[in-house]
Amino acid sequence: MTADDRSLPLRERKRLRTRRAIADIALRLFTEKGFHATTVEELVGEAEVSRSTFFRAFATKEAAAVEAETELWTTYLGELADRRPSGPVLAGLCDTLARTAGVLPPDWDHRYMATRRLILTSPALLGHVEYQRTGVERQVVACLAEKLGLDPDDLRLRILAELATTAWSVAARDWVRDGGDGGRQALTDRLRDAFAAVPDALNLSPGAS
Amino acid sequence: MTADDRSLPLRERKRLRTRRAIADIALRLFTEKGFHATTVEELVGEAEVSRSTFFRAFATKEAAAVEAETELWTTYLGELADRRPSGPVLAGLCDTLARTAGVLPPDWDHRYMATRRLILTSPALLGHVEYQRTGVERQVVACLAEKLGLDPDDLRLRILAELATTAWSVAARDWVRDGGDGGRQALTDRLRDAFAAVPDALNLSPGAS
DNA sequence: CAGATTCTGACACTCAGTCTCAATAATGCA
DNA sequence: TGCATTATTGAGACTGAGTGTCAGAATCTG
Repeated sequence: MTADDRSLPLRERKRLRTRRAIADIALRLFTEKGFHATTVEELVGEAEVSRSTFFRAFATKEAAAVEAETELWTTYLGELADRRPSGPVLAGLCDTLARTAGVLPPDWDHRYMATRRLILTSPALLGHVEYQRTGVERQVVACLAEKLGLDPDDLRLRILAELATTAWSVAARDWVRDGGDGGRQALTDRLRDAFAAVPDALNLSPGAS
Repeated sequence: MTADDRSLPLRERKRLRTRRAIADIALRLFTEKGFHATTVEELVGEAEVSRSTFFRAFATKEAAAVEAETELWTTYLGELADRRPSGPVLAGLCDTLARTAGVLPPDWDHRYMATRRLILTSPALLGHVEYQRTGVERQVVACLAEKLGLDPDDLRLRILAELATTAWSVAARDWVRDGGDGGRQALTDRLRDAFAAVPDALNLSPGAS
């Protein structure tokens, strides 16, 4: 899947290299000047590709900004598909997310943190990742329904898929806020904490802290 | 809050009437021709207002399409703010949503169903409502944190806020699919079912249907 | 009715995203 | 290696959403 994979045809390698180059430059420019203030025109100038090439690599300006986020969820869905169901489903999703965090490439940390920080500054980006998230959840539900032999409309599956992404979201938010201190281990620790908080949340009542 | 409220100054009444007229025509045109295929130009022609007026009433084309959805969440936040915390928080959120469904104006049903159907046809609209949803959840967390004297970053609050909107979402999806049969009562029944499914979801394991 | 305030419409402008077409680069096969 | 096939690129024109300005009209206050 990487641009240096010699097994891939040259055409494909070039395409992936261009895509990666654009995403890197996009993240840098958006961080420096702001997402809204940076035009696609400037971006493609810096990347030395044409507008056409940009929009062939990414459907929207937003998509170029959140490439690291996309990698995360693509990997998550891949890991989930490979997995055999055993034990409580929610725990399984927690493990899958932890495994995902372990499998992502080393340079992903920095890109993801930059992306998340960027998202905090731009409604358009938040909108884009939230939209992306619903797509991921839909696929998780479909995958689980298939494996467990359940109706894809089962209320419980949707609740589980949503809880998993929420737990990630909360864990990642705090991890990013602390500058990624403690690396992937810290991230997975926070993730387990977030999943552990779910039963507590259901029992939460006023007065009982 | 309605355009016919005589206690409001004339200016305000006109503004609300215009807003409502635009939203109604938008929903009709988008349903007839498709969201993407309908331009703002056509819309304002039909509504007999200028482009400027349109964008003063609604920040984006999407916002005009999902006005009924916006009414729902605005009402929800209002009901939540009025409420005193008692008993389990999740049950409280369920009650608040049920109450919200009861408080919305009679013509809301049709507009909401048309809106939800429209959303299924357009990624841009789905993105918009999902973005809107995160804003609502953020406000719910802030409101609950205030009332319960908890940290707004408390993991459990975010989980609860998310579960509530998920439960609504699932309940409304099925209700809309069945054409709103059974009216508001059917909607609140489905809502209670969805909330009831939450503990089941947590215990879900392969094999146990 | 007069003056202050707010709303409206008209118009020009920027920029994202789409489409077409000709030139170029990679591939597969003789 | 040479050649036909196929995918990729860059250039440029086009649509449409969203913004800013400004003059004039409608509403509000006294």
